[in-house]
Amino acid sequence: MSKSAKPATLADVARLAGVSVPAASRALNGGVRGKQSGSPELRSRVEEAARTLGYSVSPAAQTIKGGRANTVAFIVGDIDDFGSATMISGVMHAAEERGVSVAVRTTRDDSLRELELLTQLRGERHLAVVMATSRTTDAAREAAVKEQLVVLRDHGARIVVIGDNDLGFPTVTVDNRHAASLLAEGLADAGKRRFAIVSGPSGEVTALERVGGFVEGLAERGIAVDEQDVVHTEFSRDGGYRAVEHLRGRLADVDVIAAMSDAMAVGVIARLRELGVSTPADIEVTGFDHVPMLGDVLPGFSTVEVPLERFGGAALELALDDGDDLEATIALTATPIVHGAPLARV
Amino acid sequence: MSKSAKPATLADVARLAGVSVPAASRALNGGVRGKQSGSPELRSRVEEAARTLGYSVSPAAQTIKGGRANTVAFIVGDIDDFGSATMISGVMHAAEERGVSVAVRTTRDDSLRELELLTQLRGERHLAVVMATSRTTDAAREAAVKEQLVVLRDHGARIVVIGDNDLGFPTVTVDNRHAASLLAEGLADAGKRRFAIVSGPSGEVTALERVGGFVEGLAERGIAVDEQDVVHTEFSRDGGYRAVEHLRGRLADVDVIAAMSDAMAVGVIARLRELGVSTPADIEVTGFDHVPMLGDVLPGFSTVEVPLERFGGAALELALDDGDDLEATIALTATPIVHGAPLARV
DNA sequence: GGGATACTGGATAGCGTTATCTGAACGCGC
DNA sequence: GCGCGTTCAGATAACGCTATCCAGTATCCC
Repeated sequence: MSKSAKPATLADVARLAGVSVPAASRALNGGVRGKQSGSPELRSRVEEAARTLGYSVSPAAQTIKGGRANTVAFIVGDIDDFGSATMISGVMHAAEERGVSVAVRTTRDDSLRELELLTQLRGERHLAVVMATSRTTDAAREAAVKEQLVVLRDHGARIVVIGDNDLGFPTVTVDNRHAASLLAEGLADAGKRRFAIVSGPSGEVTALERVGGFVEGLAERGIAVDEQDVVHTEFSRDGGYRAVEHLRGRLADVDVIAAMSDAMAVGVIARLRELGVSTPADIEVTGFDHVPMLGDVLPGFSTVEVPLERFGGAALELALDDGDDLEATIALTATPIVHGAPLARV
Repeated sequence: MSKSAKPATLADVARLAGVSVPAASRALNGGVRGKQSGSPELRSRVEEAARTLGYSVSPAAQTIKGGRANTVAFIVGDIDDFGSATMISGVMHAAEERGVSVAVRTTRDDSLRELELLTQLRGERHLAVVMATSRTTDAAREAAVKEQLVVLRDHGARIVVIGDNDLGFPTVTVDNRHAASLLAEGLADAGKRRFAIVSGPSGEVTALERVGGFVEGLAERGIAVDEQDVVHTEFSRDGGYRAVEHLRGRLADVDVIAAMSDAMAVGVIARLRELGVSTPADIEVTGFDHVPMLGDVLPGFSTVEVPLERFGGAALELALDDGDDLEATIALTATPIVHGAPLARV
């Protein structure tokens, strides 16, 4: 229980070990290039001094000296949604293996905040910036984001974007469209014919891809979806809950309400129950994302397993391992789960 | 699309504005104490230069200069569990309001890593360290953690612990015990008589509190729980799943399986279904924590709503707003939800 | 044994920022 | 009109660290 008011610095370590400060630095860092690590004797003396003093390097000082932090910024819309939390977990795992830390930042799904945040990041000198916020078809917004990202890249940070986009940086994608179409086909093959779709906010790229694929899959089986049976809403439980209102008059004519996220599906189910519609007996509700818990409590639930956990690892791979290939893309595979059974992909 | 290889520094700003570097610093920081902020004219010149160059301060340099980062470390076991994600979300909200950032670190529920991590934190000079990992009754482990925390405190960091503990630092707690007892009473009042309990790892303080309260509540209604009907397992879905095996022979004699977390409850439910036991008809399964989604898909599910989102805010309040009162404690209230209805507390 | 070559470890500098000090200019009261 | 206090902004130093340079010693080969 030392009462020293200040944490030990390298200078303290050096003094205790009786060497110069740079020598101590070299000893602890194992020598940078070549093998300037100092003699074994000096080295162990320094190591012991460090242990004795409970020395821990100051990342701030290293950042300032080296011009770059040993850090990856991970930008998400909001953290307390299942998808983000899972991605963050994945990226932290992957980062740990590479010995870097992750700085998680949220935009609160506010595009103004998103831009401010990106400006702020300039001063933070991260190794890389991973954008995991949702991309839209709003050209002005996307251009503004791109502009910020270009500056960061010019400053030497690697940029990686998660999800389909036109920003022109290395990207991690998942085949939302294809998986959605397979899900639709699977449901059609199970005899379902009349579909309503609960989509995300209009202009949200992921939602567009999923709905597009789903509609394609249905078309493949000769099924059409009426324009008015596609509801746009927030990508959340409450969004799904509210979406049911828009379908209120047509519920009797629908076999399946396909929500484009599990969270929305839950909201739909909750509202349907309130309305006295039983699921899946009267109407089957399907999701997208595969929140693991749901399969346990909703037997036979259909959804698409999106490997969110792997997004982070893939992003770091692009950010840290690759060369300067701006076109680099990692495409992940999503697995449709129809009535509880994962669909074998060919 | 500037092609400057380096981010702008304060020196660049000062040069463009035609002032000295310290003057620029003062202008941008609005003058520290008193109001050494420079003349309005100089000030706006500097601000414009900063805007032009897209300047953003380097937190690393500020940290090194000021001896302290504008940062709170938030230590959790693992991030991809519902509880941690929710707490993190809460702490990030609260931190944002106070203008500090949050550095999330995970221990992967490994007590060795926990100690290493705490040592590492010495170099990082955080304003505060919030421990949100699970506390145990393992005296040696707790002492080791305390030792690390004491050093950090001596170095000037505020320490806050979440959850019941004997570490001797400001603490945020929730009345797990009382809420559990109310839940038990509510279930008993609904006519349930024969209980089995799925608890967390033995020695985990939160699990002990919850089980203790639950058993007390039952005793209040004249119901006893056989020692062998309390199963200790991991605090997770899979833990709950496996716990059912230990109760296998006695399932016919049980009305309620009370799991001490929602995640475990889900695992229990999944396993029971596989065994052909229907819930809640044959056996009712209850949880703890209140994962919001579950109430929607499991109508009438009983659990306890723990205000996880508020933990972070309370922790920051203790860490940043209060004086040096080491005994400071914020006690939050949990709300039992019996068969879907929140229990009014008196 | 002499000169070239390796290696070792110390001295120095510099990263971007802000607290403190210093000097200059200005306004004010008598 | 002179001394005083006040404001303002520049100069300097310092935070903790590591890359670079340099000098000294050990090693080697002929």
